[in-house]
This record gives sequence, structure tokens and C-alpha cells, in this order.
Amino acid sequence: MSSEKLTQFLQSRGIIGAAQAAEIAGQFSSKSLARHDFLLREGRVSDEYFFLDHGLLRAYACNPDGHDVTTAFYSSGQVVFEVSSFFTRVPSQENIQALTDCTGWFITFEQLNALFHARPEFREFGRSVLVQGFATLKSRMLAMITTSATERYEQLLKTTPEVLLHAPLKHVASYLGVTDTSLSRIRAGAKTVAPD
Amino acid sequence: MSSEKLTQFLQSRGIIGAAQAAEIAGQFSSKSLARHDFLLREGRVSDEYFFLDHGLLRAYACNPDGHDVTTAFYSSGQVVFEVSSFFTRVPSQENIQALTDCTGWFITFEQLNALFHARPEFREFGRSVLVQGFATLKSRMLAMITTSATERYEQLLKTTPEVLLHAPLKHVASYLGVTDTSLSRIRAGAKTVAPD
DNA sequence: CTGATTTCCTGCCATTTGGCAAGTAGCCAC
DNA sequence: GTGGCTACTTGCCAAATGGCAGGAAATCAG
Repeated sequence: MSSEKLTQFLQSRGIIGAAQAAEIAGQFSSKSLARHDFLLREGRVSDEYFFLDHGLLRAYACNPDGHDVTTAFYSSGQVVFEVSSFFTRVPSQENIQALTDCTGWFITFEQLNALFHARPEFREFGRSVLVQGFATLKSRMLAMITTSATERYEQLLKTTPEVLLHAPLKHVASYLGVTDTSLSRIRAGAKTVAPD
Repeated sequence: MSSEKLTQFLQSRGIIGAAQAAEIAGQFSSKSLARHDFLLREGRVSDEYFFLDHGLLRAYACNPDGHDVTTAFYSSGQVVFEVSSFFTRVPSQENIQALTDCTGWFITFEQLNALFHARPEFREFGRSVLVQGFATLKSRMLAMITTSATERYEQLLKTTPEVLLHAPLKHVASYLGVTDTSLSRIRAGAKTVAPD
């Protein structure tokens, strides 16, 4: 498998040049996941900084009452890991599971730190990844407060339609903060009353 | 003003020792804000990494329709800055305003970077601050999805009651993701029906 | 192929929340 | 003090969402 996408990704923020990107990419190991495989299981420490080349993943947390809540979807071109567990070396409260067969590249926490130490540009790149994740989450939170479930659904449909092709509706529903019943109705066209 | 709280904070994660904490703290400049003053205004780049020694701040974003939405409250002992604007050097979409008179310590982006460069421990500390902010936001998002407005209010009351002493109800309401009308009812004791 | 499971939709109704408006109380500026 | 503004509450009703259950369709395991 070619690591071209990864190399491109490393250059994408204008911090790392082509030559260094290739060198850094060389440190990554390839990894494949079959559908339903786990990248991370609850209770274990997230130790793989995983660049997703192809496929779709879902992160979710389990409520005490048994229901699981989707906390994120990851599509190709993104880095997948549980920030808190990875950097704090604490057991993850989340699972990350493949919704489709996946391929990608990873380095361990140890490797990442060595690279951060050896390559200031990569360190800055890593911070940039973190900051972007932060900004994405903030914007999702704002949308949760200011927009309706219907608008959030339509936004998801517009920005990452591939999620809706591979994730069962209940996973999407908890991600959007509604029940699967409600999401089903939203998809049906928001007819709560006046069915005719 | 003594910088003891700041020095303590720098040591709080077990990464930075007492001597180095004192040296780093020495780089900070003191800053005071009167009630209603702004630490950051929408459209400007967040350039102060501000440790809040005493007081209470609120971050908020303005909707196109005029309503503002509280995105965060900051109480003493926390670092206050807009992550995305600060690190990406992009105009902030948020305002950060003092709810009470505030005192604290800050360094600029430039100073922070110089310190990150010179002191690996402080770099790691800075990452730890970022990661914790990320985790806090994730947990707030989860609460938004899995718990009721009443539960979120009670949680806020339990963990940071000082917010409710100084922030007007509508600010708290948008933070919790409800209208001020609803929050008023929640405070009254959740009697939607059967008033008697 | 076949039975079991999962997914999704939908009807019925309860609950939660919102929108609007009126009214009281408190605060602030002059 | 006085007028005006903001904060908070509350009643009325509408809209959004949830809980539950039944049933059709798709998917999966053997």
C-alpha cells in the first residue's frame, strides 16, 4: 500500500516540507481493520496515532444503562485516536470501531513522542491536529445548542454523506443527539403532524 | 500581587518542578479586568495565554440573529484563551468578558512559543492543558446528549455554583443549551404540569 | 435456504422545551 | 427621585422530541 495520502496529509498545513514528510511517513506502520474490528476498546489505553487512509470508523461511549452514544465518525484523511487516553496514558472510556473495512498507517505514543522530540515541525503539526479537533468539537457543540435536530441532520448529510451510507441509523441518531425514532421521522420529512 | 497560585498551577501536573515553575511564572505579566471588560473581542486574534487568579469570565459567540451563546465559563485557577484563534493566529469568533472584576497573569503567543522552545517540560504542560480542555468539552458534549436540561443544571450547580452567583440566568441558559424561560422553570422546580 | 436478529418506519400518546407576552422586582443613569 | 432598562418569573399554547410497540424489510449466522 502506498503512503501517499499520509505524506500529503503531513504537508497539508504548510508546516512540513515534502522531504521531511516522506521521512516521517516512513516511520508509520500500515494497519488494516475488517468491518466491526476495534481500533480501541474501552478500558485500554489508546496507543495508536492512526491515520485513516481508507474506510470509516465510529467512536462511541457506553452509558451505564446500556445505550451507546456515538461521539465521532472518522472518514479517510483523518487521524484517529482518543486524545485524552492517548496523551494522559489513562484507560479509554470509548471504543473505536470500524464501520467498513479500513486501511491506514499508525505510530505508537512512544514513536510519536520521539518524533515530536526530533522534529519540531512535526511537533507543531501535531499541535495543529489537536487544535483542529478542538475547534471541530466546539463548532459541533455550538450547533447542538443553536440548531434543530433537522438542521444538524441536513448538515451531516451535506458534509459527510458517506457516514449515512455505512452507519446504521441509531448510531447517527445518538451522534446528532436524538433518538433513532426521531431521526427516522426527520428523514421521512419532518411530518410530526398533518400526515394527511 | 503574588503569583503563588500560578506557580502552584504550573506544578499541578507533576511535570514541572518548583524551581522551574517559579522561573516560568516570572515570565508572566499581571493583568486586571474590571467587570464587563473584555479579555478578547470577536474579530481579534487571541494573543494572551491568561491564567485567572481571581474572578469569573464568560466566553460567548454571537449568532447572526443577534442572540449570543455562552460557550464557556472560566473560574479562578483556569487558563483562559481561545484555542483556535490563539494557535492558528486567526480572528476569534468569540468574545471573552469579565463577569466580575478579575486578576491574573498572562504571556503572549510569542512568549509562550519561546518558553515551549526553551523548556520541554512547559511544552508538555501546555499540551496537558490543551488535552484537558479537550476532555472537558467532550464530557460536556456527552452530557448534552445523554442528560436532561434539569440534570445539566444541577450538575453545574454542584460543580461550579459561583457561576450562578454572578452570571445572569440567560447566560447560563445558553450555556446549558436551553432558553432562559426553560431554565427559569427548571429552577422553580420542574413543574411543567400539576402546579397546584 | 432458513430462522433469528437487526434495521427502519410509523402510529399513539406523554414529556420536554420553546415562543410570546404580561407582570414584578431590581438596578442604573441622570 | 424618576424614568428606563434588564433580570427573572409565569401562564398559555405550540412545536419538538421521546417512549413504546407493532410490523415490514434487510441482514446475518448456521
